[in-house]
Amino acid sequence: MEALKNFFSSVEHLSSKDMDFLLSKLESKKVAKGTALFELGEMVKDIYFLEDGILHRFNYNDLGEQKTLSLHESPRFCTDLESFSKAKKSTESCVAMTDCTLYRLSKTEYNSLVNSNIRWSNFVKKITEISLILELNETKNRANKPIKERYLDLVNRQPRILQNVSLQIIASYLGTSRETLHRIRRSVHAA
Amino acid sequence: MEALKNFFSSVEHLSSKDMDFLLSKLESKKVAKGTALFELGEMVKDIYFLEDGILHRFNYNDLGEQKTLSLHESPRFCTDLESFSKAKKSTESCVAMTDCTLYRLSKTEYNSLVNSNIRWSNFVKKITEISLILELNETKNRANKPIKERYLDLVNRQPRILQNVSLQIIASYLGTSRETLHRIRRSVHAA
DNA sequence: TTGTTAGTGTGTCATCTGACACATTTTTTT
DNA sequence: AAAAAAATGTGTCAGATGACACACTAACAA
Repeated sequence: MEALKNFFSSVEHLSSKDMDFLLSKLESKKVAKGTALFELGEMVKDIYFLEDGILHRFNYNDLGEQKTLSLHESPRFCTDLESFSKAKKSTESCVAMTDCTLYRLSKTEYNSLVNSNIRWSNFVKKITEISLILELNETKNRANKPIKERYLDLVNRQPRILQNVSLQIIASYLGTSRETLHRIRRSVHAA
Repeated sequence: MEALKNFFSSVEHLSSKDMDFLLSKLESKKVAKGTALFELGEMVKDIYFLEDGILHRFNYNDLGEQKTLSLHESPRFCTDLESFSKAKKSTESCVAMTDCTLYRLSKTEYNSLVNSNIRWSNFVKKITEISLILELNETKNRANKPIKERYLDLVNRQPRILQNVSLQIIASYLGTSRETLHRIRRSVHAA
């Protein structure tokens, strides 16, 4: 629960009463490695805060090959916002890559929060902005960089991901083949 | 003004009174090709709606080379949200690639809107979500595709950009060199 | 006109990458 | 333990790309 509290505090200072109110909206949840938080073709009805663990978001291309869209490392929020807020079927799945500790905010609780008063509405708006900007910056940072740099960024910034995710999934995440990632990894370790 | 009204209507149905109220917050503005809407190192104090025209967002890498971050085609909203909402200096510049028709929403008006009542707060939240999700989807769509596909997507989806933006800026946008883009373009036209 | 500059076209070459084939290792199942 | 399946390691090769050099063209200024 520490990571979640820290996250909320970093968004805005909250009285302990406000913090308790906010936490009362969320439900604690532990899931084992391999569990799906949401799945392709279904509507996403929850927002998750990833307190501890790693999540894998992916879909499939024309050839039926699995394509990694993102790898999330705790602490951070996670949902398919497009599916969640527009009530559309999701185009991706999200699966735990490790045992995970999560906090779940249901759509019902989300709506009651957003519609309760303007302060909470603006608080949620801030979190949404922060989370989307984070993901956008991460995505743009990888784009237009050679694969080797993308890999080294991962090594430096998110070593936990390297330790817990298979080579082929990381390769897909970095936009390359498993063979190429293997060669890059070998060349880096040799040096 | 049509594009702006259509955009607002697509977000949520608005009474003509509400629409007028909203429009009264925005200031019409025409700028000539080459005009900067905001610049690297400054704080971004406005949100723009691009009614007509094309915008170029860019910064510079370690070697001092200009790097295109995005090319915006009307109609759409445009700002550096990170700078705007966190009052941080922007890390990029935004310049008109054509003469542009814009509507400007100042930070003052934005704040008064967001804090006026919960309905407007949630309306603005929706627009923020829609705009960020759009940009995220655009970015992810380009990522991990061969350059040729990125170019063809541009040809099919945003031909106006090809007609109004120089080859080297498009090359930078697509994450390649001007020479490579030139060869791709030649091979496409030959076919 | 002339000169200057920015933008674009093109050839060459080293390097990176993807695709394929197959060996080896690790994990899972029986 | 044995068999099967999944994941990873490796060689080869064709094709894509970046870097560099230089020619050509267009736009603009003197």
